[in-house]
Amino acid sequence: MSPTPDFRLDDFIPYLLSVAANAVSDAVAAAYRISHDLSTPEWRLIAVLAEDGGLTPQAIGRRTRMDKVTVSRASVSLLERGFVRRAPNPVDQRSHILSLSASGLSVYHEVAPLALRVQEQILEGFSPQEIESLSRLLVRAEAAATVSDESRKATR
Amino acid sequence: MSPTPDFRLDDFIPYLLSVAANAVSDAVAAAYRISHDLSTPEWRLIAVLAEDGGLTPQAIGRRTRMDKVTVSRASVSLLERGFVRRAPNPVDQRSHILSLSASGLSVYHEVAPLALRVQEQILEGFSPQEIESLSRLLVRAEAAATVSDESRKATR
DNA sequence: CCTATTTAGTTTCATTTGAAACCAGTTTGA
DNA sequence: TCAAACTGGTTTCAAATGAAACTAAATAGG
Repeated sequence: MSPTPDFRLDDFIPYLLSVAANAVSDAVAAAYRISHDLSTPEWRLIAVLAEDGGLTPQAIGRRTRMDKVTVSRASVSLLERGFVRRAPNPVDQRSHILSLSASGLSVYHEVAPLALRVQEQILEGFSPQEIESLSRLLVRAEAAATVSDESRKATR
Repeated sequence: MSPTPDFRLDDFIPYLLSVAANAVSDAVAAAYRISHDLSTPEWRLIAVLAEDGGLTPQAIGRRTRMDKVTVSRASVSLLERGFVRRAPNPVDQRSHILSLSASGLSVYHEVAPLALRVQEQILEGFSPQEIESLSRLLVRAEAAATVSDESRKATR
C-alpha cells in the first residue's frame, strides 16, 4: 500500500480555493482599478461604509476580515482622495469614526453595479441554487478554518 | 428605487472566496511550514513532481497555476535543500527537467498525510457530497474567471 | 488619584508577489 | 545560413502584505 494513498493536488480543497480565489479576484479587481483606481481593501472599505454607515477602523476590520494595518492604509488613501471623512469618536479619543463623503457614495453607486456585473459574468453558467450553495459552503469553510487556526495566533 | 439594489459585501462571491481561501490557506500553510519549512509554492512543486514525475518549470507552472517567477524561486530553494534535482532538457537547452530526489520524495510522504489531515479537520462538518460539490463549483468558477480575465493580459 | 497594563491606530521593517527587463537558446523566413 | 523575432527561465525592481515596534489614550487595581 502506498504511504499516501489519496493526496491529489487537483482534489486538494485549499489548492482549489486558492486558485479560484486568485482568478476571480484578478478579474473583479481589474474592474475597481480601471473605474476608480481602487484596490480591493479600498473597495471593501467603501462598500462596508455604504452598507453600515460610520464605523471605527476596528469595526471595519472585524466586518471585512482585514488587518488593522490594511484598514489604516486604505482609509488614508480614501481620505486623501476625499471619498471618506473622519470624525472624532466621542467615546474613545484614540479612535475615530470613518464615513463616506458624497463623492465616496457616488463612487459606491458607480462601482457596485460594475462589481455585480463581473460577478454575474463569472457565474453565468451557475444556477441560483449553485450560487447559494457555493456561498454557504465558503462561509462554513472560512468559519471552520478560522477556529482551527486561531489556536495558533492571537485574535485580531 | 435604489441605484444599487442588491450589492451586499456578505453575498459577494469574490469576497467570500477571498476570505475563505485566506483562512484555509493560513491554516494549511502552517502545517507545511512547521513540518519542513515549506512555502505553499514549494509544497505545490513537490506535490506535482511526486504525482507527475520530472517536469520542466514551464509545465509545473501550467499544472499548478503558478507564475514562472514563483516556480523559479521555489525550485531554487528546493534545489538548495536537496529535495529536487535538475537534469538537462534534451529537446531544449534553455530549459531543464526537475524531479524529486529521494529526500524530496520522503518529504512528500511525510507532508501529504499532514496536509490531508488539516483539510479533514477543516471540512469535518461537511458531507462527502458537499465536498464534491464545493470542488466542482470552485473548478468551474476558476475556469470562468480565467477566460473572463484572459482578454486583459497575455497567456502565462 | 496615580501608576501599570491594555488597547486603537500608525509607522517601520521584512517578506512575498508579480511585472518588466534581461540573457541565452530556439524558431522563422528571406 | 543568418538575422529578426520569439520563448524559457532568471534577475531586478516596485507594490502589497502583515508582524513587530511604537504612540497616545483608556482602564484596572492598588
